[in-house]
Amino acid sequence: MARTSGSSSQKTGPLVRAAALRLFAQHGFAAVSMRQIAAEVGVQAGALYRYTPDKQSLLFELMQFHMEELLATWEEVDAGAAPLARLDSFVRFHILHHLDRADAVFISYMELRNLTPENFAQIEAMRAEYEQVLENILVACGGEGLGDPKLTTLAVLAMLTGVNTWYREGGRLDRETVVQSYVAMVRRVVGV
Amino acid sequence: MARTSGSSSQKTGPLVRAAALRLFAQHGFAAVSMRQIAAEVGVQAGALYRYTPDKQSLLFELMQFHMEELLATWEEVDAGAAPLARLDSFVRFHILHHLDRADAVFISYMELRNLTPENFAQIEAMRAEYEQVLENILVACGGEGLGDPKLTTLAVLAMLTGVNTWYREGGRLDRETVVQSYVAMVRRVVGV
DNA sequence: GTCTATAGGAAGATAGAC
DNA sequence: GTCTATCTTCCTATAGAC
Repeated sequence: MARTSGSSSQKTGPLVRAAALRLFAQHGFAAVSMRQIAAEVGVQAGALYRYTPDKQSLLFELMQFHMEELLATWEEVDAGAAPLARLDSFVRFHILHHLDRADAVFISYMELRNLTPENFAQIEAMRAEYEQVLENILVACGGEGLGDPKLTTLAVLAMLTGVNTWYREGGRLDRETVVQSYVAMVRRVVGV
Repeated sequence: MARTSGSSSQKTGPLVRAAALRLFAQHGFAAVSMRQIAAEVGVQAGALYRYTPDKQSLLFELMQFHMEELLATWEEVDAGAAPLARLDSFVRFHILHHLDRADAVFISYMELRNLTPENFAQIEAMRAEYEQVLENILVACGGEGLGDPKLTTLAVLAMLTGVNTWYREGGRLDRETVVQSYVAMVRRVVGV
């Protein structure tokens, strides 16, 4: 924080979003003031309104980017291989992608209630799309354990996303160990 | 909201906590003002300070009660039967207990960051105690799928608590179906 | 036990100078 | 593109009347 003179330019926009992401994740949307975000960037509060029409839009844009990136990145990663290989691949992708974006994930789960109804509907649609990706894979795997596909999908996603709440870099378990453990657990849940 | 005259007495305390619980869950701790809570109860803001020293204590007491009740209720429910029966029993207990307290569960996961360090430590200790309950059961079951017990414990808990995010009373699946599905899934995860 | 009133500050957002 | 200054509203918490 704190810039010395009147420098910067097209850098400020990304800095504002980065600061908002970090502060919203740490303290919560409602608890963070525009003045705090401005201080982190090194500008005065009024300057932020060059980059966002208001605080609510700032939140929505962060969540929208996160969901769009999630869907797009899976499209790139997905090799469209055999069902079981795709399931393993999805588990690995989900865990690692989410661990690399802890702040955005946290915000996307915690701050849904602070979105306007229109913005909420947009985010929810993308979330449903992502859930459908896993559901399709699970159905294609056709394991004996697959009871209700939607219920199983939500159970698996909750399990995977839960990693973000406890995993710490440099802790007792490394990423690869975590991924392999979850790959094995998910296979057993689904019964393949 | 809105009381007509100067009635009530020892009822107000519980009403304050109930209003705070509901509003914190709906809008978030930081987004809710003492005036909103007071309006929901039907008193003026100043009157709340007869029942809590400040807003932070109100939050802490809600979370403390929730965790104490969770641990105490499991103690009552736990029959201490064979390991596998205890596992099933725990799954059923966790899901139903949490579904019945959706607001408190939501707050207890979302508002940890709004606790003072001392208060946070107390809540975390109780959470660790609860995790240990399940870990002990999992170890006693000794299934072939039990890799790292702590990792499996956290995975199962995330899966179970996730029910709260999507289950709706009167929806497509009833409670008993959900419980039985999760009992079956957890057995498979653990490999028993 | 609840009220009114208020202290003292911080919030989101805008206007106009530079 | 950023600043300072400000409008207006809201906040937590307290004091003292009833």
